[in-house]
Amino acid sequence: MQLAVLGFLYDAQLHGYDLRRRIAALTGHVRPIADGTLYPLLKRMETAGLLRRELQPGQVAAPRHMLSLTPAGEQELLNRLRDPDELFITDENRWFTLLAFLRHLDDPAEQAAVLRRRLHFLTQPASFFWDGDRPLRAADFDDPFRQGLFTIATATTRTELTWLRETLAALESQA
Amino acid sequence: MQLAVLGFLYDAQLHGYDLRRRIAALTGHVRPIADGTLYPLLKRMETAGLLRRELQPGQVAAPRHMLSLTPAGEQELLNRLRDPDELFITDENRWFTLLAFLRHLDDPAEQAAVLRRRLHFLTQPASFFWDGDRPLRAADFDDPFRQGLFTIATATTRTELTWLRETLAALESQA
DNA sequence: GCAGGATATATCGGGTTGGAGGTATATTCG
DNA sequence: CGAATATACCTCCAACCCGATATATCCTGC
Repeated sequence: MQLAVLGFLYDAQLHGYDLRRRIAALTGHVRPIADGTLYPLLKRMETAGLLRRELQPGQVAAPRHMLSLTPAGEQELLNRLRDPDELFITDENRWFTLLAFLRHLDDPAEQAAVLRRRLHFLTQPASFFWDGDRPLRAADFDDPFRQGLFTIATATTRTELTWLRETLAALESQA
Repeated sequence: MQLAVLGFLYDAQLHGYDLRRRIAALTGHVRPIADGTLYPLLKRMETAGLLRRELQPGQVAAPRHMLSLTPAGEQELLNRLRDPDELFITDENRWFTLLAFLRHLDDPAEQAAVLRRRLHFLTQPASFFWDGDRPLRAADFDDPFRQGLFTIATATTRTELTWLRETLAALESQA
């Protein structure tokens, strides 16, 4: 969630409530971020020197705490966007959030580097898709639900790989 | 993670180390469950009466704590498989884990009910895919990475929907 | 004039997670 | 024989997350 906060505040000054709405919209309003998550997070980030707040008298309702990133906060976002650990598949949302803010790395070559890392990560033989050297097939699972899980996982990965290769080609022709 | 533990122990007696391996293999060995997560979890689950352990003298190495579900533990798994809250998209792994153990609900009609709930959930207009009544298109986003995020999200959903409809048809013809 | 909803922020408790570190035994290979 | 590796379990700690609960303001409709 830190990543989303950093991403949204990178070029805009927002208050907590607005942030909450935007984070919810980022992946659909299915599971909005809870107040008990957001406000303590903001406080932690402020203590850590990543953001500062400016109290603004209430115009619409209660007074707003306008939030903006400190230089350290901006640096933190850029570091995270470049951090190889951020793109693990196990937490899809993490990768999606990163993708949503990748434009903040404004050098196309750097953006391409992140995508290439993701590409490398996805094509690496992980044991869910490989049995040693042999790629697994859905037929290798006897249970239809395990088969489905495998089917969905591989189809998803294939879709993303296609997109990654196309986007990379576009970025590289641009550079 | 509780769900995975319950799922694996439903019809097999395992020790912690084995459980750790199986959970890691479930979604690829990318992010194996940490010891600091697993062992405290097992202890909590034992305290909660969901599982019991039986000490077995070491055959291969250190003595093993063989784990098995109590009747309450078995019931807990079945409850979770039926729980509508378990299939939120925000935590893909949660849904995948559930899918992997859906066979434990051995009535095809009940399995179908879970899939139908997921289907309903995915087709519900969420604001990531819809702008009010109008379905969003990739072209609605100016940033190529947001476009990509949207493309991948929709393609993934479409893939899963196709699979859900096929699997449901198969289950219903079977019943 | 007041009830209800949207705006806006906050705390508390309990559960969950991962990283770092520690202990001990059995096998395998040089 | 000794080192490395795999097996097997454990604890502490800091961070994190959510639900419940609380407070206060502004606007709209009745």
